[in-house]
Amino acid sequence: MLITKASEYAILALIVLSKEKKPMGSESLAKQLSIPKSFLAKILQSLAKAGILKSFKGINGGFALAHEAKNISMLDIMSAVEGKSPAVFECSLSESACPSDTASICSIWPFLNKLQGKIDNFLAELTLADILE
Amino acid sequence: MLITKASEYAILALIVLSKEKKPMGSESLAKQLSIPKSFLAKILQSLAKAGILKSFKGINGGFALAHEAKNISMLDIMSAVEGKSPAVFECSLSESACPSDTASICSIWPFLNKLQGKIDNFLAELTLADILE
DNA sequence: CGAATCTAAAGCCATAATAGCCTCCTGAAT
DNA sequence: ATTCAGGAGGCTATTATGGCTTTAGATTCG
Repeated sequence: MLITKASEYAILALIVLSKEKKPMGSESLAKQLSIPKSFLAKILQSLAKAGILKSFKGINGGFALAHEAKNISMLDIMSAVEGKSPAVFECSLSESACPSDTASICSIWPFLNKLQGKIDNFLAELTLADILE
Repeated sequence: MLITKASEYAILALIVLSKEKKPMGSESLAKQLSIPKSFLAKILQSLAKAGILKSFKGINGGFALAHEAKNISMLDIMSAVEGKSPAVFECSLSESACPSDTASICSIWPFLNKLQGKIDNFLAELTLADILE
């Protein structure tokens, strides 16, 4: 799978939240999206930790966007939820052989690096606002 | 993970194969890339089935590109290896509620569809030749 | 022509990571 | 103090990853 369920649910939740004025609870979010609430709760927590969402406890609490939709990129979302940059191509060669520096034995690393850059760039420029049109 | 290991290995193998004139066996490919040969063998078979690679049995057999690098897109590779279009956002609502047609209850489907289109488009335009520069 | 050999094709099995579920704890508003 | 909702952890199920063995097709050589 190219995009994990966690990222997919994060995007879904952010789309819904972008249309809400007031904080929305994880339970009602999960219900509206028909996705598992326990899993979604963890995802929302990750997004809150990353500063993409603000969280409010207590009565009438819930989650709300911390920034404008145009300032939230797909790269931000995926990095927050998956804990790392997406599409990380790990060199499968031994560490000593793959420092990605000059005269490296690993001749394919530059190509992987280029691909990773292109993907990261695409995801960084694609914001929530682009999807909401 | 955004890109599965299968896709990653497929890309790695295609990069190497794009520089070879003669067919290359799965074992020597796995050795050069330091990746599991059994897993790679399956991936190469998928690529062959999809028409991206040509396979040759017997002595001096192996795999070779079936097309020019500029005609092989990331979308082709991922679709072949993962058996479906990457980034498939499945509607989590009930089937009756999510036909993605007019008057659908599922208000977020159009946005998901748009995102999927953008990702597919990006991957379709990104070819092996782009990475090889 | 037939045997030997090389390599792809295809299956099943083990492990690791993801996806999903449940319970208790913590903090805020009334 | 009570109640509502987020925070945090452990536990199970599903899927992805990797390993192994057998089968089948193609080439070379005797």
